[in-house]
Amino acid sequence: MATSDLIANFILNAIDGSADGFAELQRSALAERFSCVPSQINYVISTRFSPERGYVVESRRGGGGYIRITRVHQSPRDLIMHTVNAVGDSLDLGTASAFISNIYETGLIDRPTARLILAAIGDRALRVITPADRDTVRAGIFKQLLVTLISE
Amino acid sequence: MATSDLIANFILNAIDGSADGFAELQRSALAERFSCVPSQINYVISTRFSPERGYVVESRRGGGGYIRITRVHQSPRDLIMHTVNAVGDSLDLGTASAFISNIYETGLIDRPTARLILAAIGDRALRVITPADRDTVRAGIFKQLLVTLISE
DNA sequence: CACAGAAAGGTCAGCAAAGGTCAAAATCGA
DNA sequence: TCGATTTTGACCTTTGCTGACCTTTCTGTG
Repeated sequence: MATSDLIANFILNAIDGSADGFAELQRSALAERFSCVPSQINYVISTRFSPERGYVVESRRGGGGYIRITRVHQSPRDLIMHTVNAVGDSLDLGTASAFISNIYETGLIDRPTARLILAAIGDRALRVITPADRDTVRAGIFKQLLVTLISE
Repeated sequence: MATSDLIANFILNAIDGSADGFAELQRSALAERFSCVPSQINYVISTRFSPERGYVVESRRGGGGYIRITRVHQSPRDLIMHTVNAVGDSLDLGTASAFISNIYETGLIDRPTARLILAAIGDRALRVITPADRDTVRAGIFKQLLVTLISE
């Protein structure tokens, strides 16, 4: 079994065994435990604990730094995940607002939240970005927002 | 947990536990309690109790000197306006999250909304943007979101 | 009152301690 | 074999911690 898989299993166990539903790791300690370079931890996280797979990752550098990995809960997760997967690398505003009103219809978000999301990816917010690049940026923000929605 | 976090928590507790809404500390006594050099107290204050985070810090040198930290509350609308003006054309993530938690403290937004805003302007959402350009984009999105908040 | 110490707190540069990124090299699997 | 996955290391950014040195304020003494 590859080292990366061992590390992933270790993290999964840590999450399952924790009362708070998240694992808090130290990158260098973990790297030492599995005899690998620290950056491999980042590799494992980015390939196996990505937002698309339903995880939220927070971290802090400097002395006393940490990496915290949270598994998001399951109920509205499927709709959101489906949407995340549907988005891809680019997203025009019309499609985005269709997605949003879809989610709004399910009752998962209220109207102010829907407005907020729309504002975050609207052309006015992305004014500083060249129109050609806007759809790409929009996709990134939108997906991150969706994941955040189900990670309370 | 890093020493700086312990000190910050201590100060927060001191403020919360006080009837007057402020904590009055002695720098050297605090340093001794946490076994650190006095200047680390200044470090903690400047990184975690800055004006952007909604604190006012007064101090006095000499015999009987002290450091007084007060949490200030403003009206939500004013705070938003003030924040929009303070943002300018560029905004780093640390400052942004300070602004957000400040607004959260006023009760204008709830925790999920705060998380959502933070997600919209986080590095993960702006992944596709060159780090050099991120602060500019962040400023644009953030200001638009703030404006949306008070136009509901 | 003047003034010399003492007793605070302030600043800043620099080093230490984390985690992040990226692309090349190595390995695996169909 | 050949593309995908894994592993590695060089280099970067952020955050924490320390100590030398500075400024302000208070206190006591002639």
